[in-house]
Amino acid sequence: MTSKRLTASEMRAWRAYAETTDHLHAALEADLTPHGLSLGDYQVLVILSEAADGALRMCDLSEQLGLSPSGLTRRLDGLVKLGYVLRSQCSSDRRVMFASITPTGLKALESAVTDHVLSVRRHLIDQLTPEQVVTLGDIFITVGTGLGRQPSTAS
Amino acid sequence: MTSKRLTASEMRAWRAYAETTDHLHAALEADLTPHGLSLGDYQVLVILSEAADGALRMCDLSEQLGLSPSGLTRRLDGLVKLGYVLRSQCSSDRRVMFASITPTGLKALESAVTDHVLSVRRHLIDQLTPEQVVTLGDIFITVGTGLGRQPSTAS
DNA sequence: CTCGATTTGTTGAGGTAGCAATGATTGTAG
DNA sequence: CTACAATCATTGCTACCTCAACAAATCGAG
Repeated sequence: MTSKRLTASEMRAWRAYAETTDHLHAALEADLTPHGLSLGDYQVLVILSEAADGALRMCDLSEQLGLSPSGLTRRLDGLVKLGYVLRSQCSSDRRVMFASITPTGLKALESAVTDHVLSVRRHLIDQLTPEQVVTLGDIFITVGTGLGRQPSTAS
Repeated sequence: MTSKRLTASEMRAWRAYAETTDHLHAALEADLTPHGLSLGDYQVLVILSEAADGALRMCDLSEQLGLSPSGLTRRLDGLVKLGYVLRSQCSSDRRVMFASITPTGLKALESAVTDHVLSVRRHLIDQLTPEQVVTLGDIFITVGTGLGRQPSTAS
C-alpha cells in the first residue's frame, strides 16, 4: 500500500468527502440562522452549558472550540452583547476571565438545539444505515486519534 | 427513527466527525505550506490543470471551487502575482475572463501534488481498512446527493 | 432594431479568523 | 525576596471570505 497515487476507490472516497464536507457545514449553518445563531456561537453555548460549574476559563474554552484566544475574545464579545454569555473575573487568579452562559443564552440554546439535531439527522444521520453510522464513528475516531487529538467520543 | 435526540451510536459518529474534520483540514493545510501554497490555491491549480482546454471561465471556476465570484477574483489575484495563473480575455464574449495555469504554476503544482497525496494517505486513507474507505465514499456520496449536490465521484 | 433583463467579473464594505505584540498577573529558581 | 520565566486575555494588523453594488457586454421580446 501507501503508493504515490490513490486507487479508484480511495480517490472516490477522498473526493466525495472533500467536496461534501463543506456543503454539509453550510447546510447546518443555514438551518441555524433562523435562530439568530451561527454554528460558532452555537458551539460556544453548548460547551458552556455542559461545563460542570457553568463557567469556563477563556483559555480552556478556546481550546475546546479549536479557536485561537483572540478569536474567542471577539466571538465572546458578540455573545456578551447579545446577552447570551457573561464575563466574570476569577477571584483567585486575576489573569483569568470566566465565561458563563446566561439564562437568556440557555433559552436561545434550548430553542436552537432541537432544530439543530433535526438538521444533523436530516442532512447526515438519517441518510445512512445504522452500520454506516457506526463505521462513520469508527473512521473519524481513528483519524482523529491519528492526528494526535483524542475525539471526546473515543472511549 | 428520526427522533429529536441522537442515539449513543449516532452521537458518537456525529461528534467524532465534527471534531475531526477541522483537524484533518488543518493537517492537510499544514503539510502544504512548505510548498508555498494554501489548500485553496492548490485546488485552483488542480482544477485548472484538469480543465479540458487548459482554461476556465471565472464563473465556472468559482462554481467548481465553491467560492463566490468575488472570492475567486481575489484568490486569482494572488496566483497571478505568483505567476502561477494567467488571465486572458475571451474573444467571442468580452464579459468573460479565462483563467489558465502557467508552466510555472504547473511546476509548482507537480511539486506539491506528491506530498499532498501522501498527506491525504497518511492522515486519512492509510488509517482505514479498504472496507472503511469504500464505506467512506458511500457515505459522502449519499450525503452529498442528499444535499442536492452531485459529488463528481457519484457515478 | 431597440430597450430592458440577464450574465459576467470586479470593487467596496463588513465580518471573522489567526499571528504577533502587549499588559497584567502568577509561578519559580536562586 | 527578587528577578526571570510562564500564563492569560486583549488589541493591532493582516488575510480571506461574503454580500451588495456596480460596470460592461450580451441576449431577447416586441
